[in-house]
Amino acid sequence: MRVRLRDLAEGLGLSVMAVSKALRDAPDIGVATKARVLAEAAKRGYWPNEAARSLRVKQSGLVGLLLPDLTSEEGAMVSGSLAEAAQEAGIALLVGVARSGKEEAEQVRAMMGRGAEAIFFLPRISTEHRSAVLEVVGRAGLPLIFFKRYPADVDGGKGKVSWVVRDMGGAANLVLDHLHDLGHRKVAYLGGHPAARSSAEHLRGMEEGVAARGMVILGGVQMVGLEAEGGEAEMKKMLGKKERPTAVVCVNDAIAAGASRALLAAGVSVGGEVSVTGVGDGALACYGPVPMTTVCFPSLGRVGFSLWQKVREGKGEMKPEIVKGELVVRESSGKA
Amino acid sequence: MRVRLRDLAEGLGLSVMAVSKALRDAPDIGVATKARVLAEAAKRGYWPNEAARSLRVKQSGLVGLLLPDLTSEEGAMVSGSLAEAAQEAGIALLVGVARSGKEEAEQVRAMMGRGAEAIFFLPRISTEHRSAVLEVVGRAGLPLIFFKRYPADVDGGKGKVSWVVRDMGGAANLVLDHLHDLGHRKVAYLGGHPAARSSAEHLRGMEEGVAARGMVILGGVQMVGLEAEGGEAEMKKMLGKKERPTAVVCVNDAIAAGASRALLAAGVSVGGEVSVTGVGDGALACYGPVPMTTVCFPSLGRVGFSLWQKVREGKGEMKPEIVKGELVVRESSGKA
DNA sequence: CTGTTAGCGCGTTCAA
DNA sequence: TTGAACGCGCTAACAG
Repeated sequence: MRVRLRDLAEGLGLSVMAVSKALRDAPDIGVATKARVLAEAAKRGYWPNEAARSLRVKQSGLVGLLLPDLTSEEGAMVSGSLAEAAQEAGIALLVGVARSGKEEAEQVRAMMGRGAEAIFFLPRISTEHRSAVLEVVGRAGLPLIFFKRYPADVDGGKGKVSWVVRDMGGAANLVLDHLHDLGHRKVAYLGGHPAARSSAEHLRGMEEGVAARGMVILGGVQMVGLEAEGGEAEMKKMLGKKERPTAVVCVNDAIAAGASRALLAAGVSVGGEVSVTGVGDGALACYGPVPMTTVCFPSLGRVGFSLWQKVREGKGEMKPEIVKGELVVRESSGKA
Repeated sequence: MRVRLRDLAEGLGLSVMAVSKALRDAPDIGVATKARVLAEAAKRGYWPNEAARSLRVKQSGLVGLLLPDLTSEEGAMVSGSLAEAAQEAGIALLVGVARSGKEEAEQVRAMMGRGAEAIFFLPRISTEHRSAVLEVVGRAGLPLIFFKRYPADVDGGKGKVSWVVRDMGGAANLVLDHLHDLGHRKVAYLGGHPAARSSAEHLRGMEEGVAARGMVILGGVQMVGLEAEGGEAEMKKMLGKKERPTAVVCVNDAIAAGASRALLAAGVSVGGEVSVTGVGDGALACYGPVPMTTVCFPSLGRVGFSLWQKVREGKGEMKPEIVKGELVVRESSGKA
């Protein structure tokens, strides 16, 4: 069924080595033989057995990506950009989903077993302190690149651990600048759980930015979930209070979409009476309840991949990357 | 660095085979030895080399998924559900993105080289007739499972080619039933390019369903792209015409979201003056411009995976699956 | 330029 | 119950 080097060699009356060299375009092989071999290989539909190859050369050309969910926009964006970058570099991508620490450890072990040369990891949103992945991968001495969320108790770049995260503090300030210009002073905040380092960064950016501009945070909520449902529920509660903010700053687009939906349902015009902002610039920002003012970031997957690629080629350390965002103004924000 | 069977064997004063058997829980190994081996393996952090293993046993426990884009909701849904199903079965998943026939062929060859036991394929939306993937995979005699779109000139189930598609004709009828009950008679249609078999099925369902219920299609558009932008643009054009439909049936949620946005921008209430429906029940259906009446389908990835799994275990053929949808009524549809 | 030898880490086979 | 020999498909290092 499957054609091997030996089959080609026998068919051509050559040695296995000659065929191997011809196919790999080695320097010490005759042009004539090479042509014959290539023709035969094409005719018989040969393709190399990478398992055998990587067993021999101890390089698999394979990396693993571990994430909690591929269907979420977050997961889709990271995996999509990483897959593109890997494909362009001729590196294959193994994808695993894991919803618990136990599954994470299993999946990572499976990836290492298959020869993954690096592990890319988008952690779950969780308050767990130690990550099983960090332990398993660290012990094996494999490069480990975190996306978006990262452990507080590790210093990146030094060893084989690094991360690519968004500059959430900067994102908060971009939004606050914009809202301040529009005349907003009293804002509400819908954030993530501060145990997650990037949520904490966003919160810090908010607190510092608000103080620096003479603004105040009227209602501040830290949610564990980061979905639209949560934003909708929290916004509903907030509408019951007597003092109302003129703007609602959210830590992501989904929460902002949920909050917008709640406001619209209560007959409040979004972008008119109350402004709402998100972070991410995904599908919900463009085609959500209201075209949304948000902060757009470059694809983290690409950045992470080139981080590793440099190390693989022996050029430099894996310095963590804090990616800067850009403000995108749409209709969900307006004058106070 | 990496621990091999031999390292464990030497450390324990056993043969490689004894260790191998102990780790695989073979019947002919002593309980005491097994315990010793397991302890040592755990202590030294052993994990098997799958490349070597699959070279020997000629089974990789690996499948490949090829798609045009992981970041689209379509790609994210298929890959997410396939990844979950594979993970539960202990099968690893190789993911490749490809935007052209040439890239598709390359990626598929790479997957086969790595020992993929089956190829799952979500084709691009295209009007090309012959797929390079079909050719390459078919020649290798590997199982090939299409998602959503499939070749017109192949009969599935017979050989190693099959597919999992949504019952788009049925989806059209679910929606038409609902709209007819609400009193709608004149509907507009925003569909996909009929070269894609599933778009053609939806169109056929529409035409037959409309005729059977004494309804008419006022404006019918087949778009090549299936994104929100297209729906928005087409809806704008439609608003310029003199005769207006009371409902707009769209072939997916993104187009419906775009159409809704155009209607709202023109001051037309969606679900009040004009009803809009989609297909898919994704994020845009729940948190789009208007909570959307749509058709929800089970995850195709899971269905496709179990299709292959049966064959792998030697139980039955790969019969193509036409998955039925369910109507989800939300606010975007109302009385005519 | 071409071929030979050896072995990557594992599992099948069969003998001890 | 355990172990020795052998080979999966490929390539590094050397010899011819």
